[in-house]
Order: sequence, then structure tokens, then C-alpha cells
Amino acid sequence: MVLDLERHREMLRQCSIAAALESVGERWSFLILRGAFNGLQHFEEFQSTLGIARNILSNRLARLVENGVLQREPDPTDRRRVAYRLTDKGLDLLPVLLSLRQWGEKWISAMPSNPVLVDRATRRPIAPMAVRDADGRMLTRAELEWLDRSELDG
Amino acid sequence: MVLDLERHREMLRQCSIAAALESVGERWSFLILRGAFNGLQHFEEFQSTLGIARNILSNRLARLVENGVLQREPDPTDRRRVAYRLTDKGLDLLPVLLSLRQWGEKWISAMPSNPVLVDRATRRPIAPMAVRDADGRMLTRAELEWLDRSELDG
DNA sequence: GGGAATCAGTTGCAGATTGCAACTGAGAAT
DNA sequence: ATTCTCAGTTGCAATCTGCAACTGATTCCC
Repeated sequence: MVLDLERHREMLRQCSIAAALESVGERWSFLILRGAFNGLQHFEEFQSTLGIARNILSNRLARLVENGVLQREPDPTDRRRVAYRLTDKGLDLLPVLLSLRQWGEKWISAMPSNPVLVDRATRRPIAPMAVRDADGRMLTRAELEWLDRSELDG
Repeated sequence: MVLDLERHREMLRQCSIAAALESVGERWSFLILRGAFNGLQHFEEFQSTLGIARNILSNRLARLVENGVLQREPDPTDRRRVAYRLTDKGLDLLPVLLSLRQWGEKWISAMPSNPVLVDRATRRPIAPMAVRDADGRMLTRAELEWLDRSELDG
């Protein structure tokens, strides 16, 4: 699964990882999102639970809103309060968060983290995030290969 | 899929996302890893293809090695050269990279990125990274719920 | 109605991090 | 012997981060 060097520069411009990191790649962004996924909505909640500096939090929330990952909704019943909610774009980051979490669980903390995401119907934990083929079968690394898009069939 | 506030502080200590970000959460780390996944191995390759400052690259590579994500292997045939290779721990980050890439592709760049990861046998692209149940069935957000670990069955 | 508390920030400032450009030093190529 | 390549390091300016204190608009409580 290796490429030659010539294609790399072109690749950087095309690759969406760089683009994604512009939105969510800053120091606290992932932890803010993790909080949001677990239901945090308000400035003071994020601040006190994450222990992040207030100016940084203010800045990161603004940037996440700017990038359409969170939306800022003033609370009509209390005009001081503002709710930050995940947009659909933000909710779609769940696989990223879960992959990262499972990796950390496996290789660093060892300790299984809490809470656990389960299938609401069966109450069984979700499967580990893994690379799968179009039919949902898990693929090992040996079964994978990088292919230039132009070489794809129809 | 929401939690009460009291458990959040405890959660931060337990959650492995924070731990994972200690290893790979810095500005350039993901892009370095992306390069490594596509076969980059040498300092000058990373530097020229990513356009990263040399001192920062030096520092990031050292930290990734320190964290066991890359391993540093002096080349026996040319004693100037050093190869940086993904360890098993590093290779296990593939789901994170792919999730992030697919997200960027869907929500930001729109343009499908290159190269494509395919099943070597069938030459068909891998499936999108998604949350699945233990049997491999894709789960929608409505089917998901956060559960305290203590409430899990057996 | 008046004072205290809460919420979502902003400001000032010190220290850490990043980025650029130039330099180094070992080894390889000619 | 000289030049070139590789993997860094160094010095310095600019940016970013983090802490603590402050603001300004509500809302709560009596």
C-alpha cells in the first residue's frame, strides 16, 4: 500500500484530511466535540467539565460554528444562555470520535472508557470501527491496497 | 444520547480520546501519518511533500516515535538516511484517518480524494466508515444510545 | 425594587509553540 | 578533493495558548 513521491504534492491539495483538520484539528476541538456528543450544550458546561480557558473555549466554539460543525442557538426562555448544538455535519463526526477513542482505549489507556455506545434495541455495544468491504466484511491490512482513482472500474 | 453533568469530570479522566490526542493531536501529526500511510518514510520526503518547517517536522517525528506510533530505523545501506515506519500501533490509526478523510470528502472538499483504498481481491473501494452493531449492520443515530458501563449486561 | 448570582463572553499579559531561513555535520557521489 | 545529500539544529519573529481578572446583560431571591 505504497505510492511514488511525485503524486504526493498533488495529493495534498486533493486530500480532504487537510481540509477536515482546518475545521476540527485544533488543540481542544475534539474534546469540545466529545462533550457535545455527550450532551453538553452551554458555555459554562464546557468550561467547567473540560477545564479549558474561557477565551480559548470562546474562540473554539466560534470557529466550530463558523465551520458549520456546531450551531449557536440563543435560549428563548433565558436570554443569557446560548446552546451550542451539533449540526448534521457535526454529528457525522461520530465515526472519527469513536475510532480515536477505540484506538486510545486499545493502545494507551487500556482502561475501557465510559459511557459506552450501544444499539438501543439490543443494548449491546457497537462493533469496533474497522475497514470493511462494500458488503460489510472486515478487511485486514494485507487485503488493502491504494489505487489511483483513474484505475477504478466504472 | 445525553448524560448528566456530574459524570463529565470523571469521564474526562477515563475517556481515551484525551489520551489519544496526546499522541497524535498536534497540528501536523495527522498529515505526517497520512504521508506515512501512503509510503513516505524519509525526512526529506515528508518535508518536501508536506511543506512543513524542518524543525517542526523533526519535533513531530520525534514525538510520534516517542509515543510508539512510528519507529525510527537508520538505513544500513546509507548511514545518513533514516526511515520512519508505522508501528502496529500506528497502523491501527487507519480507521481514524479514513473516517476523517471521508468526513472531509463529504462535507468540505466535495471532491473525492485520491488515492482510493480498495479491497485487493475485488478492487472495489472500501465501505464508508460507519457505526455498526456486533453483527456488522449499520446503525443510524436514532438507534444509538450512551449507556453507563455498569449497566451493561454480562 | 435592589443586591447578589449566573451566563457568556472579553481584555491584558506572560509563556509556550510555530514557522522561516540559515547553518551544521556526517556520509555519499563524482 | 570537492560537492551534494540527508537529517537535523539554531536564532529569531510572529502567533497561539492559558490564566486571572473584568464586563455587561440578564435572572434570582427577598
